Amino acid sequence: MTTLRKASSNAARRSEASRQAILTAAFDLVNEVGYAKLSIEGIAARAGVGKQTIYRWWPSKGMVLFDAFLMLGEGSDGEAVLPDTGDLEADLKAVLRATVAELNDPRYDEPMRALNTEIMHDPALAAAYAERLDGPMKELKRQRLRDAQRAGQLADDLDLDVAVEMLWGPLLNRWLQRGGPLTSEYADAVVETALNGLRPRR
Amino acid sequence: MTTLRKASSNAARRSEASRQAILTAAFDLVNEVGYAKLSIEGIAARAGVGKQTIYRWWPSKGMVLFDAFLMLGEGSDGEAVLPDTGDLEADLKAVLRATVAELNDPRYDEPMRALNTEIMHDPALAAAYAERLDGPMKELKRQRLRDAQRAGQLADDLDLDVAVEMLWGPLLNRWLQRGGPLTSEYADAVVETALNGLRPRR
Amino acid sequence: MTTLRKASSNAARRSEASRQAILTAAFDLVNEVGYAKLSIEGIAARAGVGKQTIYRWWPSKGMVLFDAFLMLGEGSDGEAVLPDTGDLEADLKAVLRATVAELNDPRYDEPMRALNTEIMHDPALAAAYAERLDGPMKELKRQRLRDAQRAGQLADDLDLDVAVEMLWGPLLNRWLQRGGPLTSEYADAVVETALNGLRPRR
Amino acid sequence: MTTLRKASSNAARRSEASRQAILTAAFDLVNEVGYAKLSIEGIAARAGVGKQTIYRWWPSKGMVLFDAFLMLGEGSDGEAVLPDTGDLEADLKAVLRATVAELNDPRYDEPMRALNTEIMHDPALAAAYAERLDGPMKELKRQRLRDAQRAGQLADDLDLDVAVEMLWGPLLNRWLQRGGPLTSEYADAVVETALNGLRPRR
DNA sequence: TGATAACCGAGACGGTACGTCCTGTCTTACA
DNA sequence: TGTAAGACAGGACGTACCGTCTCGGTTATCA
Repeated sequence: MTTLRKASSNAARRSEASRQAILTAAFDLVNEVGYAKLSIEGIAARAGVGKQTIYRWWPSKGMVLFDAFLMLGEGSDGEAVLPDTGDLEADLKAVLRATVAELNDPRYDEPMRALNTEIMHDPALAAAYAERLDGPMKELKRQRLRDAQRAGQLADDLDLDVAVEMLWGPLLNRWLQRGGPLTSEYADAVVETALNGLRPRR
Repeated sequence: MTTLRKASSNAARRSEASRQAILTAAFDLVNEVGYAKLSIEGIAARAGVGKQTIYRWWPSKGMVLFDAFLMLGEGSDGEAVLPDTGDLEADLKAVLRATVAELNDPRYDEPMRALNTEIMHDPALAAAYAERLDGPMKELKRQRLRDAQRAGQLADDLDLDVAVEMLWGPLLNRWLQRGGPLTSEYADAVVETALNGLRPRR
Repeated sequence: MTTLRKASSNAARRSEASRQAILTAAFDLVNEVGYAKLSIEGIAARAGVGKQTIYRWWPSKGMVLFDAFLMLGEGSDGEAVLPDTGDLEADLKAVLRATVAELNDPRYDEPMRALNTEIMHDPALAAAYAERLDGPMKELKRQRLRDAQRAGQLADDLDLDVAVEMLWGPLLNRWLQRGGPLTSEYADAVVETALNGLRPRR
Repeated sequence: MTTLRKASSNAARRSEASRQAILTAAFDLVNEVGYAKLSIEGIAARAGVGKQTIYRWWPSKGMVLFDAFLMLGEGSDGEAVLPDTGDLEADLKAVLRATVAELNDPRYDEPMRALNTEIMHDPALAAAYAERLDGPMKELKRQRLRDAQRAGQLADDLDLDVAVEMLWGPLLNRWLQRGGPLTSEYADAVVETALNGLRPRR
C-alpha cells in the first residue's frame, strides 16, 4: 500500500496535518453552529487552512463530514464484536440501549444529523456510508444474529438483513424524526416485540 | 370560530391566491431543482410573489414545505381508513406495498426528502409534522392493529406504537439512507417477520 | 380663499391634523435619522398616519420636506424686512452673520441639506422652492440693495440679482460642500470684498 | 512607494480591470438612470462584477462616484494652468464661461449633481473632494489671481480664497439650485461685478 | 544541487441567496 | 370620501458563502 502511494502520484504530497485539522474542525463546528450554518469557509478558517485545500481533496461538504466520522472510529477498529453471553434478548437490549445512548449524546447528535442529511440527498455519499461506516456495523449485528440462529434461538428462515433493520430501524427513525422519546425502555420494548413478533404466541 | 375571525384582524387580509401559489411553487420547485437548490427567492419568483409575503407568513423554508404537503392532503381528508379484509397479513402487505410505491414515486421523492431534512434539524417543525401529518396517519395504522388485536390476531400486551414503528421504520430508513432496494418483496418480508417475530415459532 | 377651498372639491375633507403631524414628523425625523434614512414609511409611522395619506397629498418626499419648511415660516410671515440703519456694510454683515448662524444651527442643518438635495434632482421642486421660499427672501435682499442703490451707495448699473448671489452664493456653497469654516469673519470678508470689488480702489 | 506596495499585501491582488469597469459603469449609469435610481446592484451588474467587489474596496456609493471623477481627470493631469493673457477680466470671463459650459454639459450634469449630493451628506467624502478634486482646481484659480495681484491688478489685501468663492460660488449655486439661467452672459456679469465691486467706483 | 512541480495559506473574484427595509399600489373597516 | 392600518409585488440593501482563480512561499522528487 505504501509503495502504491506513489502510483496515485499527487496524493503523496498531501498534508496529513491539514487533513486532520479539517476533519476535526468540521466535526467540532457542526456541533457548535449546527448543520445549517456549517460552511466550507468556516471549516477552512477554523482549521487554519486555505479553502482550496478542502476543495482539492473532498468533493462535497458531506464527504468531509463522512471522513470526520471515519477518523473518529479509526482507533477502535481492530476486531470489534457484539456481546454474546448466550442470552440473546439481554445482549440485544444492551446493544440497543447503547445505540440509544449514543443517539442521545449531545456531542454526536448534530454531527450525525448532518451526516444523515447529506446522505439523504447524495447517493454517492450514501453508498460510501453503506460501505465504510454502516456496512461493518451491520455485519457485526448480522453476525450476532447468525450465531443465535445457529444456536436455534432464531428462526431458521429468518432474513438477517430484515431482522437487523427491524431492530434498529425504529430507533433510527424516532431519532431522525423526533417521533417520540428515545429511551432504554423503548429499546427494550423493540427487542421484546421483535423477538416475539406481533402475533400472540401459541 | 368563523365569527371570531375578525378578532385576529390582520390575518384576515391574507391573500389566499398568494398562499396557494407559494405552496405550489415550493412543491414543484423542490422536485425540479432539488432540496439543495431550493431557495425562498426561487419560490417567490416562481409564485410571482414578493419575498416578504413568504417571510411574513412562514417562519422557515421547512414550514413552507410542510404546508405544501398539508395542502396536498387537504382534499382527501374525510374519514380515510386502512383496509380491513379480516386477513391482517394481507392487509398490512398491501399497505406497506403502497408505502413503498409512494416512497419510490419520483414526484414525491425529493419533496419528502426535503421535508424530512428540515424536520431533522427543526424540533418545532418535527412537532408540527408529528401532530398534523404523521399523527393522523399513525392513528389509522394503530386503529387497524387495534382491531386485529381485539380479534385476537395480535398479542394482547402488544404496544401498538412499537408495532407501528417496527413495521414502517425499516421502510422509512431504507428510503432515507438508501440502505438497500425498497421493493414490494421487502415490504412483504418485513410484515411476515414482524408478525412472526425473530424467534422460531415452536 | 376659504370660500374657494370647496371649489377644488376633494381637498375640503383633508385632515388638517394629519397634514401637520406629517410635516412635523418629516422635519423631526430628517434631523434625527438623516436624509439617507428618511422614509415615507417612517414619516407615516411617526405621524401616526397611513402611508396612503402621504401619497394622496404629496407627489414626492421632497415636497413633504418643502411643505414642512413652509409650515415653519408660516407664523412669521407678515411684512418682514431687512435692517436698514443707513450703514449698508454693517447691515449686510449683520444679515450674512445671521445666515451663517442659521446654516450652522444643528436643528436646521440636516433638514436644509435634505431639502437642497431634493431640489438638486427635482426641477419641479426647485421651481416651487424658487417661487415660495427663496423668492420672497431674495426679494427682501434685492429690496435692501435697491434702497442702497437709490441712496447712491451702490453702482447705478448694478444687477441686483448678481449682487445678491455674489453675497450669499459663497456662504451657501461653503455650507453645502463644507468647503471651509463658515464663520462670522468669513461673512464679513465676503461683504467687504463684494462691496469694494477685487480690484484695487484707485 | 512602489517598493512598499508589497507591504500592504492584500491590495496588491486587486483587480485593476474590475476597478475600471466599476468606475466606468458608475459614471455611465448615473447619467442614464439618474442619481435616485443609481444602485450598487446596478453598478455591479453593469460592470460584470460581484457586489462584494464594490463593498470590498469602497466605503460608500459616493466614494465610487468620487473615484469615477478622479479617473476621468487622470489623463490630463500634468501641469494644467489657467490662461494668462495679461487681461485679467477677459481671462476670468473665459474660464467662467468654460465652467458654465461644463455645468450645462448633459454628460456631466447628473454625475456632478450626484457627487455633490453625496458630498452634501458625507463629511469624509467632502474632505476627499476638497483635497483631491476641488483643491487642485482652486489652487489654479488662486494662482491666476495671485499673479494678477502681483501685477497690481487686484487689491493688495485681497483674500484670494474669498475672491475665488465670490467668482465661482454664484455659478455653482445657480446650477445646484437651478436658481436662474446659467449663461455666458451671467458669467460675464459675475466677473465684472466682482472685479468692480457693488459700490460705485470713484 | 538546482529545477520544477505539486501543495499550501491566503484571499480576491463573479455569483447566488439571504433576510430586511422601503416603495408605491391596493384593500379593508371605520368614521 | 378620507383615513389608519397594513398586505401586496417588487427591488435594493449589505452580508455570507459558493466554487474558481491567482499569488507567493514551502517542500520533496527528479535531472
